[in-house]
Amino acid sequence: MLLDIGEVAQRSGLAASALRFYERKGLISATGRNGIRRTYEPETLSRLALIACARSAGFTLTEIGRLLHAKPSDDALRERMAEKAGELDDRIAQLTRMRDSLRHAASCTHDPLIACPEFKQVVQGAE
Amino acid sequence: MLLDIGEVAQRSGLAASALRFYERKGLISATGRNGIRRTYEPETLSRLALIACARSAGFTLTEIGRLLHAKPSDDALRERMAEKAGELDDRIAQLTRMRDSLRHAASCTHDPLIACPEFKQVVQGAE
DNA sequence: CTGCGACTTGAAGCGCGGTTCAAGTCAAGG
DNA sequence: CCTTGACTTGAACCGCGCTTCAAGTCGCAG
Repeated sequence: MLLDIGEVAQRSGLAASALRFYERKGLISATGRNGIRRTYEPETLSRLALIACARSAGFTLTEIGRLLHAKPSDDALRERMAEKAGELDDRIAQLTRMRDSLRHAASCTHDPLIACPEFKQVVQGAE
Repeated sequence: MLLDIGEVAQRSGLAASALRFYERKGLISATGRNGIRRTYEPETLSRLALIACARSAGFTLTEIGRLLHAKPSDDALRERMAEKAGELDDRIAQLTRMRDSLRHAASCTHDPLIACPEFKQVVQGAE
């Protein structure tokens, strides 16, 4: 039922040191101790999955901490989330351009590669 | 014609210290000196724009250095670029899910906000 | 010619997101 | 009971991408 830190580390793909680090930051918490050892509820794993997801979306650990503790009444946070969504729109557009340019660059023949005009186009879109 | 570091900094939006840092890393170079001061060709600005773009696509400065000096004969690099394009595909998909979840979370009423099942869906897609 | 201020250098410092280390604790198995 | 080895702690360290600092050098306006 309860997991120890080694199991959580293995199942989440994070290092035990990272889990302790997250705990200090308030992102997760051990629900008890077996002697001196932390014990975790299985739900911790989905919480960690959410954290990993948010991180890869560009949230800092501090921001994620706020997200995790947020109440629906927190209008300031809602605003930040909406703003973040807008930023993601821009970011997605830019990554898409970059991806297309990369795919082209991987098979064009300019020397040096960055001399390729198609590759350079990506920069224009980003201004 | 030639720009000094202050002008390049202002026009590129980077700090002068960052430009010197990039030079040490081999990403840019001053084409000459006016006394002790660096002088830059105007093309440096587009090079910097390219660097900014690549950075925002997730390349490290070291990777960008390799990109900037790459010859079309560098097949290993082409392979890395193709691989990177694949990574960007995944990244774009995930950011898109995250954006949608954020937009939803910004207007849903679960308490705490992360309890929202729709919000949690984003994690599933990322597994 | 003199002074100001923008440049130069190398080295140290910073914020982030952790990892690594040393020293110690303890639960479980033989 | 004793060993083993996974855990505990705090503190120091790391790589990245810069910034800041101290001390010094110059070009140019007055």
